[in-house]
Amino acid sequence: MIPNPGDPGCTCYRLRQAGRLVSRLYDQSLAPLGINIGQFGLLATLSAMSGASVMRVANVLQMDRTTLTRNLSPLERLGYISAGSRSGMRVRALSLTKRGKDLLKAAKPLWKNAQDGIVKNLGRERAKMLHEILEESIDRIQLAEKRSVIKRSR
Amino acid sequence: MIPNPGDPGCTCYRLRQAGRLVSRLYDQSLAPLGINIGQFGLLATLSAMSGASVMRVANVLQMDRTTLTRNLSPLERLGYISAGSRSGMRVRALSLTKRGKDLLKAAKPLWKNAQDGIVKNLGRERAKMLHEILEESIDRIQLAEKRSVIKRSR
DNA sequence: TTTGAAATTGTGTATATACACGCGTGCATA
DNA sequence: TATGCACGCGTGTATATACACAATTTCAAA
Repeated sequence: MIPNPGDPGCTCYRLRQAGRLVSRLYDQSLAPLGINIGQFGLLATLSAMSGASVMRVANVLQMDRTTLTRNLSPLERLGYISAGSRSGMRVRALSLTKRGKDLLKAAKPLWKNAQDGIVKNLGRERAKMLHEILEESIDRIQLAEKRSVIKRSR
Repeated sequence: MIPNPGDPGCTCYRLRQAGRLVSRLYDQSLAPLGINIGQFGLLATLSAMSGASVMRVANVLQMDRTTLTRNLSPLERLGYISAGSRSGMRVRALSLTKRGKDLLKAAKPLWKNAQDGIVKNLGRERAKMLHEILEESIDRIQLAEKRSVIKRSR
């Protein structure tokens, strides 16, 4: 039995439940390299957005700006990312170090194992649908948020 | 631009991204009552599983047992739940107090507002599909995990 | 030039999440 | 009876998440 509060069920409850379940699997796959799926995703994002600011990366990840600051901290300490001027609260340019790029490259096969496991369990078709509906949902909610901010500021 | 590592994209990355985005909306709706969506979901779950043990509730929520222990703590401190014998490490019987039941009742309209907002943004059809595919996915991954544990224990 | 607002960032605090480890209970078996 | 193992739980530690608040920088307008 898997309860889901309210009628017709809570979207957030299910998203979080699935997030915990799935994250655990990826985390176990990546554990030999000492990183988790959140850190892997952050490294991959920085790799694709080299030089971006904290604010821009946080926006893309739909993560609170201050959360990203905290998440950068262990990766910076371990020398995987470089974050430019920390003094003066200037715009920080985030990027991977060589160590970070090497780690990301080494982690990809481990990530792929976890991802393949998920696709196998869901079936290729269902996995594809899940991706599509998640992306579509994220886009729609982001758009609605943006519109409501504009409306409020009038 | 919303990057997604790997090919054909990371299921976990999207789930977590959507989880953060959506959780924020529910949290804002529930803020007047001083609880967040995780706590609301926990209260609702306990309401449906009154008397259950920590382990059983954690299994249902797909949450690590120790995480549930930590999450119970503020709700217990505020008098929303009762958790039986804390001494002796006996099985704890979790249940809502009267205060907890009242809070849950008061929170439901606020939750409904957030939920309705999500359904409106996604469209009723897409929201329904998202729920179905999330539940189906959770079931399948749980089942596969269970089978692999059995296989390993032989 | 000065001032003042917008943009960018960090820190304090609280909760969320999970792994490693240890403790106590109870039951089955030697 | 003894012992030893399975089970349920909590704590230590580390990272994840976000809100409230504060500080610095930058740039445009007075």
